Amino acid sequence: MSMKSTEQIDTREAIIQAARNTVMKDGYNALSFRDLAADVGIKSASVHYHFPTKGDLAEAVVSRHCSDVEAYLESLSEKPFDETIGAYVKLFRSGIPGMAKSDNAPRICVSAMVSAEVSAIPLPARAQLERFAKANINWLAGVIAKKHKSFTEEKVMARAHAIFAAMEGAQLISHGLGGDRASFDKAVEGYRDAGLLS
Amino acid sequence: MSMKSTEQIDTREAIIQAARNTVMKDGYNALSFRDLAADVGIKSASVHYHFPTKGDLAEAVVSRHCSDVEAYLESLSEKPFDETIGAYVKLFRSGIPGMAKSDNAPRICVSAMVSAEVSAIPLPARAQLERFAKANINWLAGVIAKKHKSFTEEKVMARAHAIFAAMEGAQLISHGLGGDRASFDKAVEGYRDAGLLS
DNA sequence: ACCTGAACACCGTTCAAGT
DNA sequence: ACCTGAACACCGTTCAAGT
Repeated sequence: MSMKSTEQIDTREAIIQAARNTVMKDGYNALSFRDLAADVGIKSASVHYHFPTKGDLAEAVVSRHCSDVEAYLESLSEKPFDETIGAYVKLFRSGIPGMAKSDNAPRICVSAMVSAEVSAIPLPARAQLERFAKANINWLAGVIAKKHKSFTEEKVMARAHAIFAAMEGAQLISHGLGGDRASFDKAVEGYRDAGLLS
Repeated sequence: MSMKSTEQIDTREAIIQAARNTVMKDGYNALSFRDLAADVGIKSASVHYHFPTKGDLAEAVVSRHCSDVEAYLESLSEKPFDETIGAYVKLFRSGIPGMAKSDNAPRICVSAMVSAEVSAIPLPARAQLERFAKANINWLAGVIAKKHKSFTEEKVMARAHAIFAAMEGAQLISHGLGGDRASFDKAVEGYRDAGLLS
């Protein structure tokens, strides 16, 4: 009867969450094994027991982020179009629901951050980046196709790509300006006005 | 008669260009003073003579990038709308015209990269990020207002924000997927189709 | 004015050693 | 199974010293 204890927090899990939190604020290259170890309450060398290299940790962090977003998106699919798209926009405006934030420093999507720093991560971690993009685009394609029955497959896919990229971009610029929500909202207003989110 | 020699390459200038090249590929946090010094042919400690801290170098790199893009955008303004917007899209698809690339590793806009890593740079460098965003948005606003005379000021600004963010996002995702131009083009197709670029 | 070597506290990684 | 201290070559930064 092997079963993970729920009384004791899982060290591996704690490392992933602490790493994710830092990546969303400061990026993957700014992530330090020594700081991470201090957060979790172990020594730097012990982190390597769970994640042999920093690249392995990158893979786990992006994978976890992707799984969480996938689960959240699935929970939205049954609502009406405008509500669904509104929730999708909010996801990029406010970050993952349920993600713990110990401070109010600006954060962005793990995937946006790591996409910039992609040259620093190994192939398996890059594959998780691809998984995240596909998960978003395919989910959007489903939502769009359900509303616009007359759209060709190509048109649906192009719009799905466009909405995903548009959200990541608005988030990135807002982050660069110190977490400026107004610039995010201004961009979304422009998207809506042009018909990209209809 | 003080006058900068044109026969000898300026060391400070060489540092900025080498740094810019690396930032576009790997990011600011991945930039190493020792590697940079080796590129330029001096020692690591000498780089600090020109840029006391890494943050000072960040400021110079973003500032230079901004100036170059501003100059390029000014050269476009007199052309017809579709051609102007087409050139703007191409700027984000292919990078700065005239920027030397010694290899064909994927690169993105300095501003997109540093926007992700903004927590690592000091205030003066962040101000250059703001300058870049404003330069793009104001230029786009001018182009849009010239075509759509009936648009309100707010509508023009919202669309300008939207187009800028949309380009940065398409570039970021393409970079995360290993410099995948097809995903950039797919997103642009979606933007065009929705009317964002008209 | 511009460059340098040496030192400082940091970084990821490895490894032999502990429990 | 999980953790550790010590060592390695790296990092940005400082500084006294060179020309």
